[in-house]
Amino acid sequence: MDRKPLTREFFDRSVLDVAPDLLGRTLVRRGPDGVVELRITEVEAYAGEVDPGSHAFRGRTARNDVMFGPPGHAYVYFTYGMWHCLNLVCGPEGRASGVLLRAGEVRRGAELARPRRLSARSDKELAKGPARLATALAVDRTLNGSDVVGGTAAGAPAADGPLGVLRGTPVAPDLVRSGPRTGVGGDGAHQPWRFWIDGDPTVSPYRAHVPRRRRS
DNA sequence: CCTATGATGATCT
DNA sequence: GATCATCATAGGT
Repeated sequence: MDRKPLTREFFDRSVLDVAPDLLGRTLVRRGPDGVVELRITEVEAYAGEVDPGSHAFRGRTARNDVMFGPPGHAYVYFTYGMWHCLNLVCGPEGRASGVLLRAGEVRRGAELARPRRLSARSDKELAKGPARLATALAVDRTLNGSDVVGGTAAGAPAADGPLGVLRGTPVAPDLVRSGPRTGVGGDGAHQPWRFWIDGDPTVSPYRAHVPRRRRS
């Protein structure tokens, strides 16, 4: 496996090119108690201000500020009062596009991930879903804006930072599948911007968007 | 396997 | 006040 970090240039492309190209790559989380690594198996692309499904659709706010910045940084948001989700900002700077990391196969540090994911019935479920992935990797908003590439004066080097993406073994293109994004409704619902590795047991089940009615 | 629902709080209108 | 890029659990098939 190729353990060189991905470059800034890798992320400084259209999000629709970057998203499928992340499948099979290695995400590294260097936490205070050790290192967890996973192989990325499922992602979704969010195309900035032109995408009704994107947090950036209604312009720049305090929450989505990182998406408008340079590519190769983590955008972490908190949702449903309980969960965190991890995105990687893509280029060009200012487009506010990003890739949501939806699932992965934990390949190192499972002994650290298991106690964070007590409801997982097997290791295949440790990172089977975007909030599960963030939980397994101990990702929260303190990592929002962190550089996953390094190489800039402001950013920590990827060899030492809390998050990094290694080249790994890119998945063969004929194993990449695509379809509608999970949980996205409205005008962005039909875009086939979810990408996953065909047949991989760690990919999360698809769930269509369901508007919730207020309880009586 | 499936569908329904409560949890819980930041964010935005 | 409504929504939300979700998950765990309960109960039916």
